[in-house]
Amino acid sequence: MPEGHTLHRLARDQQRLFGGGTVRASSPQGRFADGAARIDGATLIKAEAYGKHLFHRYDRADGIGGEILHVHLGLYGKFTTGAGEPPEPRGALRLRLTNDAEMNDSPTNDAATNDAPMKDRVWTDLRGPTACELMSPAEVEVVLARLGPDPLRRGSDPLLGFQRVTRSRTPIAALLMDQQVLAGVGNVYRAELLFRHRLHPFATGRGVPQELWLDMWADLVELMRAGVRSGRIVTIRPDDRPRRGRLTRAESVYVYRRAGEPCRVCGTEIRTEVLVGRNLFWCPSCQAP
DNA sequence: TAGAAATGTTTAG
DNA sequence: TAAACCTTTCTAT
Repeated sequence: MPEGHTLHRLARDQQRLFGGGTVRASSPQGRFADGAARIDGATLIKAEAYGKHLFHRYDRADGIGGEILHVHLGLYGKFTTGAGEPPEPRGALRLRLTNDAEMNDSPTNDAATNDAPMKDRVWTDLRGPTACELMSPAEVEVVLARLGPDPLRRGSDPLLGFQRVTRSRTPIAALLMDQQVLAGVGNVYRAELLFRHRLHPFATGRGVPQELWLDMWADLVELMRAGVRSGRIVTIRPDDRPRRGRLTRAESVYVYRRAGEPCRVCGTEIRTEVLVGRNLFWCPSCQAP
């Protein structure tokens, strides 16, 4: 379930679990066997995300060059993480990483204090990604050059995205999905952002004033940061929540996947239409043209 | 149990 | 514009 918040959360967690340590890597499925062999035994220097792309920078134990792992989950890709001994690999397991608990063992955990616990073993399994590959620094630059500002990265300039928006006759709903306009935004944040700013999805980019764009950016920064913290997308304002307590996924949003149901604000039926191959949802009354 | 749909991107036509 | 990639989850039968 990957929009940008998912990847930034994964990067954060993987940095915490594996960063600074040696990893063991394997590809039980075999499709990434060569790449896994090159990472195996290397030290993870840094895990980080740009938009929906995840990178691991490794230093090899032999000190010869480094490796950069690039992962894009696509629509189906998923990481599963756990502590202790990893389960027997089943199905199409592209990449398994475990920390090297023995090699990471602190020197203080020696025989003299043999009741001191070993560092816990942790593992993470990757299935179904669109991309799982090793890249050179130059290849990474090519990927990053295709990305617009990422609301989850400090120093991102929203006006770089606005430059493309304000020159375009393309519907704003299509522009918001363009990773050159905004890196990390996907179908859920797109629909919800348009609703929160009462913007008709088929309004052209040129019709979006700069001030509105900056408001939308600020909103995205807040929403997506909350998404990193919670691991889910919640866009509904407290006043519009259907009830108190933990919200189901459908209750956490205004319009996404709610076609035919009443708008939470005005009661009008939520509409849906396919736009550039993706399902779009909006309230025809709150988001009038 | 089968089938459809899904928070995405690339490539082919 | 459509298909391909590839896995999980939810719904319908």
